Amino acid sequence: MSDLGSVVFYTIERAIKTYRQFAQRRLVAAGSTLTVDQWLVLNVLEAEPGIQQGLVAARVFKDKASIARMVDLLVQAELVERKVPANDRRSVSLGLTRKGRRQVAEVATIVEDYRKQALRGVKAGEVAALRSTLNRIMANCDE
Amino acid sequence: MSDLGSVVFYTIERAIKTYRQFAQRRLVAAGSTLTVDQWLVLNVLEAEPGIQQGLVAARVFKDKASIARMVDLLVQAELVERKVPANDRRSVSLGLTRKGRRQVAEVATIVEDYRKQALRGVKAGEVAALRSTLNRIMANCDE
DNA sequence: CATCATCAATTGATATATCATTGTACTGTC
DNA sequence: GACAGTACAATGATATATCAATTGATGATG
Repeated sequence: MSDLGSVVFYTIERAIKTYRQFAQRRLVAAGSTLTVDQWLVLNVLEAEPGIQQGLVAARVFKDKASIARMVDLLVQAELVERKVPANDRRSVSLGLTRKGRRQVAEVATIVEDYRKQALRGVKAGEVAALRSTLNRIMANCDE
Repeated sequence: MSDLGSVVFYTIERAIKTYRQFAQRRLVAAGSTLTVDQWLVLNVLEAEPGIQQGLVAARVFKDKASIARMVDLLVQAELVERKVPANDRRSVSLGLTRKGRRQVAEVATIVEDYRKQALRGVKAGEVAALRSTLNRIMANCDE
């Protein structure tokens, strides 16, 4: 009963933790000082320039408060800018600085690489099945 | 490329996050003040009384430092005791207090329940496949 | 136009994750 | 028995997760 190996949720947890550590090692090895989460945020900002913080949070499945603090750090690091529009000063719009864009470009291939490696030997059908089972679990957790 | 929906790792991350929030809601709804992680640790201590902190960390796939701090809190809450053996004072042995044992007993059925619900409609074969794919990914991340 | 509801963001408080460093106490070897 | 190495834990520093409460600004309604 208490053997976590028999509880699939802990396999999931262990897997994603293992992957995150792997990803972080790769970033460090490539000389990046970004955390995996910071990279994620930068990536969203590149894809959707001008996006608001709350939306970023939704994109990366994180809390608004977490994003606010991450953006603080990214602004400090001069990778991200906050722009306050004159018409509605609530909805801050976020964007990459030149430095930020450079970092994203540098890191992109590394990320592609390690994602590919983590999936080596995993068939497309297996990925689809994984996704489907996880979606079912998420749906079950909605009640 | 930057659509996280197409990257299976973020599906995994989202799934486990969804499950953890679900689990936490259930604990709160049942009147427990434990976090999911604290419950995990208590559970290990019940299964292996006298275990050392480092081993607990291994059991629950967490860092030793995280466990040290969690145990601090659990000791404060009078759910856990640290016993320092006279012969080797390094290897602190951990155990549940009576209060701790009571909490574990109270929470156990709730946990069983929500685990079951989260897997509702998921066939045994799907769970096995999930596990197998995740194991492959973890193996790929070892290099 | 004054108040109220709402929404975006910030901040506070607490818990956890991770790495690096330090401390403390054994253990083995010579 | 002194010394080096090692094992376990504690602590510091920083980043993230989460909930609650607050602030600041806008829009809606009476």
